[in-house]
Amino acid sequence: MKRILITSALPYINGVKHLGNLIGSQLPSDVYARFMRALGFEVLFICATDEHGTPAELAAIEKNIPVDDFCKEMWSLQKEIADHFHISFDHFGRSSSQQNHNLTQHFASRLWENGFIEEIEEEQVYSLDDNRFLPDRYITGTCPACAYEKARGDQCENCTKQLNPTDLINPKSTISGSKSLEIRTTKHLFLKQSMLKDRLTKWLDTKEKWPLLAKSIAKKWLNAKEGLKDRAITRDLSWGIPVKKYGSIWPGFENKVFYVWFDAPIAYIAATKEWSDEHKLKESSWKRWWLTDQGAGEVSYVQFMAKDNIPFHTISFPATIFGSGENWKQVDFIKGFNWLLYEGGKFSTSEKRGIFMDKALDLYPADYWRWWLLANAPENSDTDFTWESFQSTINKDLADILGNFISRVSSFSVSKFGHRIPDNNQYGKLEKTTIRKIEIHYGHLIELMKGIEIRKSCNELRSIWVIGNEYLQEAAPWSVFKENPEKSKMIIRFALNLINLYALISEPFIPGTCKKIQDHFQFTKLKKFPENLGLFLHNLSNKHEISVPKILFPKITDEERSKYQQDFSGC
RNA sequence: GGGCGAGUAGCUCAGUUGGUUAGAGCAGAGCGCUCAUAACGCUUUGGUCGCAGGUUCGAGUCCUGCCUCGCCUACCA
Repeated sequence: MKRILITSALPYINGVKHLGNLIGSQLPSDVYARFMRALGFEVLFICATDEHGTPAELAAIEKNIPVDDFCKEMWSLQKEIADHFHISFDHFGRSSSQQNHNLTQHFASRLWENGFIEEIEEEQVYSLDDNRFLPDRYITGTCPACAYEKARGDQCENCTKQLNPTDLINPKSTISGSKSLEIRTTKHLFLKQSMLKDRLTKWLDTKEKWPLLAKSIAKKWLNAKEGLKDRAITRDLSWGIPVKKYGSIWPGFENKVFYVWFDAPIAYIAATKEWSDEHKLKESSWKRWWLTDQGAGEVSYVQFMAKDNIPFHTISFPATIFGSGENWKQVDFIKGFNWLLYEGGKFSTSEKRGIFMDKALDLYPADYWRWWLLANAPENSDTDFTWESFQSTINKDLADILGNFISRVSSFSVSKFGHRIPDNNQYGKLEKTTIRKIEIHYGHLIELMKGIEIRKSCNELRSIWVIGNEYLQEAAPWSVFKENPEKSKMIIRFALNLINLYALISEPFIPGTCKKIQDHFQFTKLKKFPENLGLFLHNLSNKHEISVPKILFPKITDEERSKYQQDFSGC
C-alpha cells in the first residue's frame, strides 16, 4: 500500500504561535495524517522548529539569554503546546539539529559541485552600534517618494513603492534606533535558481491538481518580468549553520551561516533522520521516505503551509533538490492556506491582538478550537475569526448536535435499562435505511479527506452526526418503550452503536473528545476505520457497562463571549 | 504600477466539464417531540448569482469592459 509523507511548515521559533499559524499548517496536516492512518496508509508526519535568523537572535538578546538556550526553551514550549492541541507528529524536530547541519552542508557541497552556487559580492547596510548587518526590513527612514516617515528598507508601506535601504532619508536601525549606519561590502553564496527555471517550470506543469493558490504563486515567480532571480543562501550572522564545503569551512565564509530559508526546508529531511536516530532505527528507515531509489518512489509527499511559504516550497527548495543531482523525493501535493483574521483585522503579536495557542487552551479545550478552525479553514480565501461565530459553531455543532445526542441516548438507556447495554440487536427497516444514509456521507467524507478538503469534510461529518438525531426522532424509543420495551432496547442499542461510530470517525477532527467518549463507554479503540458500516454498527457487546457521561461540551455563554472579546482585542 | 483571487439568501459559504424550478449551515417564522446540555426533528420565509455588454437554443458557470474588496510583489520568516 502507498505510503504518505506529510510535513507541516516549520513554525518560527521566536514565540508562541497564534491560531492563524495553527490552522495554516499544523492542524490541517494533523487531521490529514490521522485520517490517512485510519484508512490504513502508512504515514510519517514530520515537523520541526525553524530556529535560525535575525529575529531569533534578537528575541534571545531581549530575554538576555544565549540564543541556543532560548531556542531550546521555545522548542520545548512549542512542542508541548502542539501536544496539548493533539497534533500527532511522528517527530517534532529542530532546524538547528546536528542532522540538519550535516545535511544542509551536504546540499551546499553538491550544489557547488554541480555549478549551482556562485559567490557574489554585494553591498549591505551595517549598523555600527548593533554590530551587525541589517536586513532591509530592519531599517526605517523617510520615504523619498511620499515622505512617509516609517518606510522600511525594502518597501514603503504607505505608498507601496519598492525601495532599497540606501533610498531612505535619515535611515536608522529598528533594533537600536541608531543612525550610525554604513554600507559595507560582503560576500555571499547565491543559489542559481535561474539555471533551473525550465526544469522547475516543466516539473510544475505536471502538478495539474495543485490548488490554485500554490500554482499561481509559483508561476508568478517563474514568469516574473525580470526572470527568476538567484537567491542568496548565506547571511552575516553567528547563529545558524556554518558555511562548509565537504566538511570544512568554506574559504571566505568563516563568520557566516546559511540563510534560514536554505536550511529550513532541508530540516524536513533532517527531522526525519532525527526521528530515525531517536528510535535507533536503521538508515534505510528514513531513506525509504526520502530517496526515490530507496523506496520513496512509492511515497506520496504532501506539504501543508500558509501562503507566505509557498515560493520557498515551490521554487527554492525544489531547486535545491534538483540542483543536488541526487534522488531526493520532491513534493507531490502542496496544500496552501490563506490567512486567518481576528475580528476583521490581523493577528498581531506586538499589539497582543488575537488569540495565541497557549492562551486558547486556558479558555477552552483543544477540540473547541480544532473544530472551529477546521470547519472554517481559510482554504479559498482569508477567513475571519469572530467570537460570535466561534460561540455559535461550538454550541450548535459540538454541544447541541453531537454532545446532546450522546447525552440523550445514554440517559434514556440508563434510566430505562440500567447500566447494561440493552441486548436486542434485531435491527429493522429504519436501522437499515439509517445505515445506508450514513454510508453515503461516510463515502463522501473519505473522498473529501483524500482530496484534503477540510471545510467540506467537516460539513460531511456534521451531517453524519445529524443523522443520529434524525434517527432517534423517527424511532422515538420513548414512546415505543410504553408498548414494546424490547423494541425500544433495540433502538437504544443501535443508537449506542452510533456513538461508538462517531467516536471513531470523528477522531481526526476532535481527538480529545473522542478518546473521552471511548474511555467513558469502554469502546474498543480501533486503529482503522471500518470498511463495512453495517457490521461495525453491530459491534457493541452485551457486556458493556454504561453510564451518563459528564457534559462533553459545556456551552459558551454570552458573558464569556463578550468578556473574551474585550480581553483579546489588543492594546 | 504589475500579478493573483473574491464579489451567490440577513450572516458564513457550496455550486464539477455552460443544460430543466440556484443549494447548505446559522439567524427568522410555524408545527411536532419530550429521551436530552430549553436540547432534537419536520416544514417554511429570504437571492433580477457586483454592474454593463457579448457568445449560445441555453450562462452563476465562457468572453470583453467597468466597480468594490482582499492578498502577493523576492533581504521578516
